[in-house]
Parts: sequence; structure tokens; C-alpha cells
Amino acid sequence: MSTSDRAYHHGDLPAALINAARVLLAESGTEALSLRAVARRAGVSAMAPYRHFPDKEALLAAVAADGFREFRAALEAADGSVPPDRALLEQGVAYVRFACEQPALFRLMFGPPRQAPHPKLRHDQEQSHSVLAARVAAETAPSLRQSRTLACWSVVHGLASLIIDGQIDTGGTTPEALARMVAAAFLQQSAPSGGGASGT
Amino acid sequence: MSTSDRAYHHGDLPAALINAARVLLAESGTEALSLRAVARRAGVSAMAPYRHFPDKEALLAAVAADGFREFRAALEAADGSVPPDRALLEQGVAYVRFACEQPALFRLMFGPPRQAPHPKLRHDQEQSHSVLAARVAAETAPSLRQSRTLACWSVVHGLASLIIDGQIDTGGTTPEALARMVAAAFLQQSAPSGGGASGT
DNA sequence: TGTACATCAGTGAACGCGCGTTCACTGATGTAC
DNA sequence: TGTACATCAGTGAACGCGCGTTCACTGATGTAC
Repeated sequence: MSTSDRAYHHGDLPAALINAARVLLAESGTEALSLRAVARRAGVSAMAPYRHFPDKEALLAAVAADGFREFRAALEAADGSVPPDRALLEQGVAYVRFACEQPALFRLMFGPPRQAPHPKLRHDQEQSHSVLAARVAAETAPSLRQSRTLACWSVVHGLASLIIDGQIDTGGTTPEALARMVAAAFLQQSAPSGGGASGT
Repeated sequence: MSTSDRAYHHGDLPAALINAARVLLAESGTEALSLRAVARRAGVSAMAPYRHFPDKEALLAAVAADGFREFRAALEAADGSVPPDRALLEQGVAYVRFACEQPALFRLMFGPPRQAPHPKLRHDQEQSHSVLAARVAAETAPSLRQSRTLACWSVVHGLASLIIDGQIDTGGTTPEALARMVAAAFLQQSAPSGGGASGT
């Protein structure tokens, strides 16, 4: 506390800015995410961020990268939390849960590409994608891997998007329950061999 | 021509504005869609739109509603273009094609809700959703309808979103081919009875 | 241990911009007599 | 058929706003001697 209490030098302003951006994202959505607002939130002058990020895009990219690392961790945790034959289902549920808990962050991460994205961001993005791809690969014949991975990814991404964009009349059903319902319908018979998808 | 050539009164400014908005959307994306830019594009003063729309949101809602009507027509055309057992697949392909042909319009239609949406817009939205729902209902037992409709919707919506947001390394594959590949993987065995999904 | 000075990390005022929207207006149209 | 007038559909200047970014600055830190 004493070091960050009110020093002229902040200590770790980059991290503080990313944090402030995520708070703003959670509170007010993507529209409200201006450089000035982030600086204000971090309790620092409007110019301070330029010490650490060349421009607004760079800060946004850092926020997205941070999100992808957290996202990846969530997918991995879900994957490891159950026996292998239910891991894919749980990953899907975790995917939807993440989006619904932090919709604006999710939109920033997966929304329309802003510029040529930083290689750093690209890397964190691919790392998170590979968690799902690896699970599918583990239980799918090589010839079907690509289409099955993409189908799995599409179904969870689509459900997440439809929910957070208010397109679905959920009638009070929780996102998690919707995810289990949809995933069950999806996995029902498309598992290539044996057991699969009878979880709850 | 002679009536619209350069009259003080425009003739049908509302339609011209919606059109101008769609052109801008196609050319420069959602970010560029300001009221002023739309008016400029329609060759009219910045204030003229206020004769026909109470504010910016209302114009955007009209654009989205227009998009939903076109979207619905595309789904219906696809549905009717093949025998019933392949209609669902073709609807999915049409869904993805629409999104990829007009990504910014698609985002405006399905993006985060801006305000309490106009009832008119809600209606056009539901009309388009019902095309898919009706097809699923026609070939699915009542108890499975809800989950199967949502699963089908999610998979096409997710694929469309991933493509237009640049998340997928398509390696040159066309959106339509991706859609057929994913839909095939998805429908492979989840059709409740008989034939299904051996298209192309 | 003490001083000089380069470097680093912040400040604060100011810029130009495009935006949504207001206001008071003016030109065109249509209808009553 | 001609005129008076209400109404409708546009104009153009101006507002206040928050934005990203520039500029010149100042205070804090760390290193060489």
C-alpha cells in the first residue's frame, strides 16, 4: 500500500491501465472505452498512458491479450475438471460462461479486427484457440478434425454471441443451462466413438 | 430521373437515407456510420434526416429492420430452393453467406442492443428468426425442437461471426464451402429421422 | 557519503476534429374559396 | 383559372462535447565520480 499510495511514479502503470480498462469495459461497455476514460479511471493524467503504449490501439490490444490469457486458463481449467469424455462439453460451457460474465471484454477480444493486430495478441489468441482444438483432436479421427473443431467452436461462439447480444429470449434460463442444453443437442450423436455427452 | 434530379423536395428521403447508410456500412463499416455522414452521402444537409427520424437511433433501427427483411427473404429463398430434406442445410449456408456479403450490416443487426429496440424492429427480427425455427420444427419432435433450433442457430451464427471477425484462418476456402463443411459435420447424425444432410 | 547530471515517468494546457443536436430560417407544395 | 395561406421538407450556422494526440514542462529516480 505505502508504495502505491500516492507516489509520483506509479509503480506499474501499464498493469493499472489494463485493469482500469477492464473495469470500464465491465461497467459501461465497449463504447465507453476511451483512452482518456481509462487514464481518468487509473487516476492519472490523460497523457500518462503514452509513456507505456504508443497509441490507443496498443492499449486495447494489451487488454485483449490479457483477456485471451484469462480465457485460455478458464478453458484449461474446465477441461481438466472432469473425465476426458466430458471435457469437450465442459469447455463449451466455460466458453459461454466467460462470454456472459464479461461480454464487453469478449466483444473486444472477438470483435471486428481493428488494425493489423500485434503479433503478441495473435499469439495469445492462438494459444487460447488451441485448447479447444487439442481436445477435439484427442477424440476425433484426423480426417474429421478440421470440420469438427470448427463446428464445435462455431456452436459455442454463436450461442455466446446470441446471448450477450440479447438475441435470444432466454426466459430466465441461465447461460450455463442454455450451454448444456445446446451442447447436448450438438454432441448428442456427433461423438465419433463410444460414450460422450451424457453429462449434467 | 427528372423528378429526383435536383428538386428541393427529395421524393423519398427516408428510403434514400437508409440506402445511403447501407452503402456507408458496406464501404467503411459500423464505425463510420454517423448521422452526418449518412446525410452527406444522401446529398442532403445534416439536419434533413430529422424530418423523418427522431434521432440517430431511429435511423439505425430502420436500417437494421431493412436488413432483417432482406435477411428473411434470403433464408426463405434458400429454404425453397431445394427438397425439404436439404432445406435446413441450405438455410445455414444462406445465413453465413448473408453475413459475409454484408458484414457491417450483419453486425448492426445482431450486435449489442443499442437501446430498448423499436417494436417495429423487434417484429422484423422475429420474422426472420421464425424461418429457421419453422424448418427445424418441421423435422424435429416437439420435445427436441427448442434445443435443436438453438443449436442450429448457434452454429451458423457462430461460424458467420468468426469468419467476418477474422478469427478463422480460412486458407482461401470460401465462406460458403466452410458453411457446407461445418453444417455437414453438424447435421451428420443429428437429423432425427431418415435422410438429411448429404448435400453436395 | 555527497554531489552533478542524465534519464525516466508523470503533468497540464492546448490543438483540431467530427459528432448529435438546437435554432431560426426559407423554398416548395397543396388546398380553400 | 387565380389567389391566400397553411403546411411540409428542406437549409445553414452554431452549440457544446469528448475524443486522440501534440507540446513543453516538471518532479522523481538512479548512476558516475
